[in-house]
Amino acid sequence: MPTADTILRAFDDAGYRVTEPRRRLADLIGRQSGHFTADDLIAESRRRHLGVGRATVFRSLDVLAELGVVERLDLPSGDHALVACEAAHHHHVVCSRCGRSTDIADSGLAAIIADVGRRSGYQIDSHRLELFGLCPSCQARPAG
Amino acid sequence: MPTADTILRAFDDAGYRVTEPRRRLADLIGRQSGHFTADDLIAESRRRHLGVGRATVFRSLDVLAELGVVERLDLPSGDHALVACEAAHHHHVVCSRCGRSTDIADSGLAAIIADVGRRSGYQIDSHRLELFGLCPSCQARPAG
DNA sequence: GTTTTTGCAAACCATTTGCAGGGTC
DNA sequence: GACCCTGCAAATGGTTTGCAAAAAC
Repeated sequence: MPTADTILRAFDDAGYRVTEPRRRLADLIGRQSGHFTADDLIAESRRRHLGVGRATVFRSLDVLAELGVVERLDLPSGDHALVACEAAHHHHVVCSRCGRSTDIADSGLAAIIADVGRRSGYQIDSHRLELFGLCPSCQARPAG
Repeated sequence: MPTADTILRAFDDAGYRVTEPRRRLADLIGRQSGHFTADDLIAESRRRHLGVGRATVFRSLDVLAELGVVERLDLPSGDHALVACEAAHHHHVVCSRCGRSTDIADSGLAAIIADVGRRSGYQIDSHRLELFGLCPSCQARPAG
């Protein structure tokens, strides 16, 4: 889970300018515990009078998603959300109650993909795996 | 890939009424070769003067998605689409060029999920796996 | 100084909803 | 005949865009 600093460095390293709105946004993202939406950030920016506008939030999230610092999630409910994460190909287990997410390794997935490719004849070049369930602390604290 | 008949039977079996608009929609869906959007169906309904309205398309797709006859897809591009498929839990390989999709079996995925659950401590209760790549015929017909 | 980035507000687009009329069982 | 379903048009909600001013390099 990147900190605000990591996010700013990502902007910088990729040749984007480090601006005040981006600093504030990075901070906002760093504070998110689970998954979040553009709207969450916009609302919080407004609530705390940070002056970061809608457009900036969306534009920055686009960049961050492209840089892999943030990843778009498609929840089982059909809703969309984002999670901050390390840049590198990986997958998530997402808590269906609190939204917290954990990165997971491929642990055997590559073999499955190769197998599917062989059987189906497809030349597979990208994939996505998303797991959903209760995280340890939500299991410990039944019902909500 | 269900035919129009299969789709109508799904409506019927689930206690929904088999109406003229639904007949036409089922036919439209049956004609789709790859993935498609609600808008594709609406446009085609209009083009062919079938008189199936927006609302009906969306409402019916909702039902069909719930029945599992149609499945929502999240493409790597971020776009959304639908595919007609057999009702049962499964996954897809989707052609990144023509959109055609093939169902695949779990072939070992269950073991991976169990493993991830063990390692992460999450109580995993749902998952989604989507694979993307070139289907055999698009491989045979390079560039497009 | 040049180029990127910003905020605002308006534009967009896909999807949803309210409702009165019509079709299905 | 009761209830479900439909089309329409208006409402919605999230995301994008045009633009002139401001900030970064």
